[in-house]
Amino acid sequence: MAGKREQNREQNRQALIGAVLDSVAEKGISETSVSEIIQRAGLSRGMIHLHFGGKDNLVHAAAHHSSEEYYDGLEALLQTAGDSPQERIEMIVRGDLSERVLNRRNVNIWYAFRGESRNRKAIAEHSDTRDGRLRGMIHNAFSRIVREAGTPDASGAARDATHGTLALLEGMWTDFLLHPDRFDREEAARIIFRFLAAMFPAHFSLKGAVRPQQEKGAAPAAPAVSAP
Amino acid sequence: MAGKREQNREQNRQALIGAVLDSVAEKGISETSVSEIIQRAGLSRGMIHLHFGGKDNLVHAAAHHSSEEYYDGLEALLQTAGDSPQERIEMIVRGDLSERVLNRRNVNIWYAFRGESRNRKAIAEHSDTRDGRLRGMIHNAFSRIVREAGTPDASGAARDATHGTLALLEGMWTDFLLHPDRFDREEAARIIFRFLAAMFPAHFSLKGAVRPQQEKGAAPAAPAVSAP
DNA sequence: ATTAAAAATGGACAATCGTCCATCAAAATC
DNA sequence: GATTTTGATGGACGATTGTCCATTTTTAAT
Repeated sequence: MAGKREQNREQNRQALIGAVLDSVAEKGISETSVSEIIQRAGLSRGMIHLHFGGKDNLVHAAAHHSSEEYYDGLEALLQTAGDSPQERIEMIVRGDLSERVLNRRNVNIWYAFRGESRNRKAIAEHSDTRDGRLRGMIHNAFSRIVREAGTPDASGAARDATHGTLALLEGMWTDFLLHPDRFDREEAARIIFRFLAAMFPAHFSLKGAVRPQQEKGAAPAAPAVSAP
Repeated sequence: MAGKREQNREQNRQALIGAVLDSVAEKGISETSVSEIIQRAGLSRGMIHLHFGGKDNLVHAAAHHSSEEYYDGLEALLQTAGDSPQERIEMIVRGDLSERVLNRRNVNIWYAFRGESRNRKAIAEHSDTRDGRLRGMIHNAFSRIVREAGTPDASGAARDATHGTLALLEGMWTDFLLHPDRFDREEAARIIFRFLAAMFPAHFSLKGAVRPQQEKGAAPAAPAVSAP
């Protein structure tokens, strides 16, 4: 049973965190007051102090939760991806642009926290570690790609590719934030792959990843989704 | 003289706007209270209501001011740029990444307002019109480039190039926001030009714009700032 | 059933918020 | 110089903020 006591306790903690995220997404940080939170959570005023020791800590926990959720989702996606580094990159790009990850709620939450991150060190930390982990994943893949492709300035190219891909993804998120209606996920993906195809023509096309080919001499493998 | 009366009046209005921007940059929006503002401006409490009719309107005016400042600076830069579209693009990119535009203060202000823009329609509008004007400038230049280059899907390519360039710039700003210390302006510019060179090899290189060449036959004009 | 322990409640609290106005100071007009 | 006009002042105001705790309720242990 795990104890009805602790079960309720955890349930209420999650309710508070969820209420914060809902409120931040809908009304923004400045209108996310204690009254607003406890009203949404359907709990009593003292709960915030009881479970988190104060509003700041609760908001911090909510930011942490949101960040973990994002990263876990991305990592889950990655496990379904192929082994080739370009497939992993494609999966990250498409995942980061997918409805499940890139939606109004998440974007609102993310940018709301960003705007205040300068003051709340704790929030900034998570924003950082998330980016750090994502950056590491992408950089690993590009390191393998430049090795395969024999690119001249290998480490520089991997760094630029990582930096560019992340910047493009960030830019697409901002685009979605400002114009959620006219945003076109396919167009966003195509632009990123245009960038990647330019850097690594053997590994990417405008459609996404190019299937790994035989290392030397043989004819290219059958394209996955190209012919009419 | 323009009247000492109106002179003081305008001076105080500007002082209030400046105080808001300073406070937002240093402490964030949530800590930018009326008390904080009037203290920074060295004025009395009633001034905000007198000149702007309330705090919200003042903040709105400050956002507007900041936005205009950004755009005016960029437009001034553009007038010093060459006539060729690729030179105009280079100027926009370098300008947007320059110390004068991309600095801690501006980035903090910009992202703080963004985070709250969903709730304050007025702020969102400015964020929109600024982006709209910038987008128009970039798109115009790329439209000329694709025409010169004879790119197949002309309008699509111009659109993608515009979208990609703006996304990259946005991403670079975010990068600066999160890591102002390790940010490298040269690297940021190089990555963007890598993207542009890939799309328009005749117009861009990793260093920036490629000088326009005579359409047919003649020797290239003397490069402006190339030889050692 | 009784007791011990823990969690939840909701109001009290001081502090701060933004607004507004009666009052004062200064510039413009006569 | 007197009068009018307008800007500037700073305190009062009610509303709302986040924190905290005495009390009640619920679960677990005896």
